[in-house]
Amino acid sequence: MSVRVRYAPSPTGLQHIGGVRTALFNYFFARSEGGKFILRIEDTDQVRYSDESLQDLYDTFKWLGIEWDEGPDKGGDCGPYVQSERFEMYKEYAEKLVEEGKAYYCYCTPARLDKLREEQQKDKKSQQGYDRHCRDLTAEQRAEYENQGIKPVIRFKIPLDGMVVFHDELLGDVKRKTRDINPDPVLLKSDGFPTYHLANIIDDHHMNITHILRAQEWLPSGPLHILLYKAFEWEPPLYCHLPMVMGKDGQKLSKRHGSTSLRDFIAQGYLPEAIINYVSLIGWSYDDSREFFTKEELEELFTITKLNKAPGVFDYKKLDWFNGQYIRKLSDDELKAKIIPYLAEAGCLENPPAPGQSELINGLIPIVKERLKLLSDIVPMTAFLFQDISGYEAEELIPKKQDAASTKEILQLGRPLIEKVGELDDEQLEEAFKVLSEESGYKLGDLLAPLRVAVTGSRVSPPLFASIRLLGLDKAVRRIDLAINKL
RNA sequence: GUCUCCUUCGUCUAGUGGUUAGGACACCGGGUUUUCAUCCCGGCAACAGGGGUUCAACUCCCCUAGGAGAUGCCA
Repeated sequence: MSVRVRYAPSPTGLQHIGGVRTALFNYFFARSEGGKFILRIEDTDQVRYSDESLQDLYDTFKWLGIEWDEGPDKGGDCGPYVQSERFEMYKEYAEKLVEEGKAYYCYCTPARLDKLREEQQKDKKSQQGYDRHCRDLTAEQRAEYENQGIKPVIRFKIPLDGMVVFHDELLGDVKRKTRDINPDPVLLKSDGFPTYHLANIIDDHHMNITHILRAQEWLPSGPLHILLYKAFEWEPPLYCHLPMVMGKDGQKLSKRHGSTSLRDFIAQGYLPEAIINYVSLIGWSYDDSREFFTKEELEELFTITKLNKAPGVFDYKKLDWFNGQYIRKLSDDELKAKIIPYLAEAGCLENPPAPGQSELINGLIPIVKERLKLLSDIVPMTAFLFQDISGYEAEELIPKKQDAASTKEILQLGRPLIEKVGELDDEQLEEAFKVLSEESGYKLGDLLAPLRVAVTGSRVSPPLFASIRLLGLDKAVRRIDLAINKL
C-alpha cells in the first residue's frame, strides 16, 4: 500500500516552528516514498477556534511553498477534510462504542471534575485522573441524570487490566499497562463535538493514513489510540514519534524563548529556504558533513532512519547564519524584490519604488548583500540614505586617540578628496587617502572614520565611497560640513 | 506524585565493537579589508556516572542521576 500521511493542525493559534517541522517531515516522507501528503483541519475545539489561525495556516504553507495533495482547498477522495464538517460521523461512532459496551455516558459536571482534580493534587500519592464515577451507572441512575437535563459526555472504557504494546518506527516497541493510561478519557464532548482522540482515529482510518509522524509529546496517548483502533476493529497505522523542539533552557519551545510563529519569522525577513533547511536539521541529518538542502533535495533524501530520538534545541543563531547564506545566494533582482517591502514599510520609499528610487536600490544591493542576516536589517543598515542622520553625538566623530580639534582637521583634509568621489573609482580614492595619510601623519583608519560617521551617522556602515555615491555627493559634503560645525 | 521517552563538544549532529571521536553554528585567535560584514586559516570544546558482557566498548545489557513530556469536555 502506498504511503499516505497527514498534517492535522488545529486552528487555535498561529503556525509555529514545531508544527511546521512536523508538517515538513510528513511532507518529505510522503514525497520520498512516492506517497500522498494530506492536510486535515482539526477544528473540534470550538472555544479556541479562530478564522485568523486558519488563514495563517494557509499563508504559512504558501510562503513555504509546501503543497498538500488532498485538503480542504484541494479536495480529494476522502473529504471533507475539515472535522467540523464530519460532525455526525464522530457521534455515530461514539454511540456505537457505547452500544457495544466499550464506552459509556458520563454525567459528571465540570465542577465535580475540578473538585476531584483539586483533591488529587493535594494527595499526590493517589491515582490521578477521572475516578470512573459513571462507568457502571444503572439505567435508573442514568434516567435520573437525564431528567436533571445534564448533557453527558461519552467516555472510553480503558481496560482495568492488561497491557498495550505498539511499535514505533523510531523508538521501537512501546509498552504500557492499561492502568497507567489516563482513566477513561472523553471521546465525545457534551456539545456533541469529538475530542482529538476520537476524531483523529476515525479520520486517520477513513482517510487511509498509513503513517503517523507526530511530535513525541503525543507518545503517552499512543496506547489509548491503539486501544481505540482495537475497539473499532481497525488496523492501526504505523507510528513514528518525532523528537521535540526545545528552547535554550531545554523546555518545550515557546514564546518566551523568542519568536516561534512563522508569521514572526517571515516579518523579520527570514527566507523560506533557510527556514526549511534549518528546521529539517533539528532531529534529522543526512550524513557527517552535508547541511545544505533545498526543499526538492529533502523531498528525495529524507528518511525516517536518519531521525534522532533526542529532543533538539532551537538555535536562533544558526538559523540566522543559514539565512545569511541564503540571502547571499539570491540574485540581485531577487534580493531587490524582497527588500523593497521592508524599505517601503519603514517609509524610505514607495512600493513600487519610483524610478529614481529603483536605481538607488540597484546600487545598494551589491554593497549590502553580504552584510544582511535578516531582510529587515536593510532598514537600519541603509537608513542614512533616506533619513536625516544629524542626531548623532559629536563624540562619535572622534576616533580613539584623537580629539575634537584633530578630528576637525581630519574632516577638513578629507573633504576635498570626498568631492572627487564622482570622478575617481574606489581604488583611486583609496590611493588618494593613503597619500593623504602619509602626508598628514594620520592613520588611514583615523582619516576615514570621522567621514564615515559624518556621512552615515554611524561608525559601522557599508563601504564609505559607495555609500556616498548612493547618497549623492552634494548631500554627503553638506553632512561633512555639518560635522565640522559640530566640533 | 505516577507513567513514559531521552542522554556524544555551549548548540545541531556524524558515529552502529577496534577512529588521533568527524563536521557545522557559536565563541576565541590570525589573515584579507577604509569600519562592519563576507571570505580564508587556526584554536577551544563532548561520549552523564557506576556496574557488567567482550580480547576490545561512545557503540550491547543493567542500575543510578539528570532532562523532558504526559497526566483536560486543548490539541
